[in-house]
Amino acid sequence: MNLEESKQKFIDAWGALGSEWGINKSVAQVQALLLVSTEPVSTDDIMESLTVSRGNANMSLRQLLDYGIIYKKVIAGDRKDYFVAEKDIWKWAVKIAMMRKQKEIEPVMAVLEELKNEVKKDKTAEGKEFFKTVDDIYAFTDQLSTLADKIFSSNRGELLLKLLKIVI
Amino acid sequence: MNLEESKQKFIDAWGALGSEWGINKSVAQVQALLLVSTEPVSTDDIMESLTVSRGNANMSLRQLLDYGIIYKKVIAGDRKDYFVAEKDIWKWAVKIAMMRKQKEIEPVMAVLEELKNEVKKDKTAEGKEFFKTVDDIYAFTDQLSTLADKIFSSNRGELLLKLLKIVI
DNA sequence: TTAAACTTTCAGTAAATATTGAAAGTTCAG
DNA sequence: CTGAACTTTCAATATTTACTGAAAGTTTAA
Repeated sequence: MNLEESKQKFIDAWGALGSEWGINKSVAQVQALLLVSTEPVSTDDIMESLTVSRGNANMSLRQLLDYGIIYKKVIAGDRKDYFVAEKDIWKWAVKIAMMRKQKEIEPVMAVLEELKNEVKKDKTAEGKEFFKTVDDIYAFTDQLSTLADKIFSSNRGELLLKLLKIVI
Repeated sequence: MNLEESKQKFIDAWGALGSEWGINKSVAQVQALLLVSTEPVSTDDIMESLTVSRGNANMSLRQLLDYGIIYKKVIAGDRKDYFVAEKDIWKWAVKIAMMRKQKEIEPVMAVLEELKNEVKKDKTAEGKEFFKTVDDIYAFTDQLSTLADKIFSSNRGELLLKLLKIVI
């Protein structure tokens, strides 16, 4: 298996993983392609490598730019846009994690808080039980979220992980 | 807003969150319904509460039983199957996390290891760069995975989280 | 036994999601 | 300016995923 085949294998695995976790397959594959490219990549390169349409390539790039995990790169004397990936996993993974926390977890946490407020005055057995169910999920998520913030925010994440590996 | 409406709001939020994270909406909603039910729930109850078909209700229940986060409950003098949710979030969330790790993360990790082996002998600049890309993702995931195991496995997870909240 | 009560399966259908490709929009070299 | 090079948009289409409902399968009370 040569390098090109290995890269393709990586791109495929990455696309599949993305799908399973709610990231569009093409978007994941484009990130993978940029991650394994030594040179900046154009829309045409993507269309060829991944056999996708111009529209798909363009929208995937836009999405990744929005996430802030790829960058536009101007190449002198060329009118095309070129793109490169953020290669530092501690930068891009943190951005993805924080984006998803904000877009998907926080709205649910807001609902859970509303529910707690709606129900906290209900002193029936059923009301108290429902409150506990909601509160348990809220507290659990909040604890994990706090830990995630500590590991992912600031720039001591890697150190922290290595430390935890030793001490706990 | 009464208790029933609050419960419905919880069920809806839970279904939406599930969808965004690759869990079938009905499956998530059935878990939510069982979580907020004080009494064991039958297939017919689910069909009525969530307005879904018998097939859907049955398959969702089966899935949740497979995950090990709901249980069958026999009710004396009743031939129907009844179900109750595992209410301890430290039990059910860990099961979901470990199941997804095993089904979705580990296969990718296996591919990454294969790739590392395929490429490690390639001493071209491009080969070394690709190796580093793969190795970075592998190492990052492995570190987080190890931490997740420590927090989620054994039964000291909650204590550990509280401790970490204080010391880091 | 047997037939009513219940569960499971799965082909057909519906809904959600992703992709295409061509037209419209933008940019810029000459 | 202008038109070639490039990017963006989005209606139409394809693909994937989810759901339904009825038939087949299973269990059990009588």
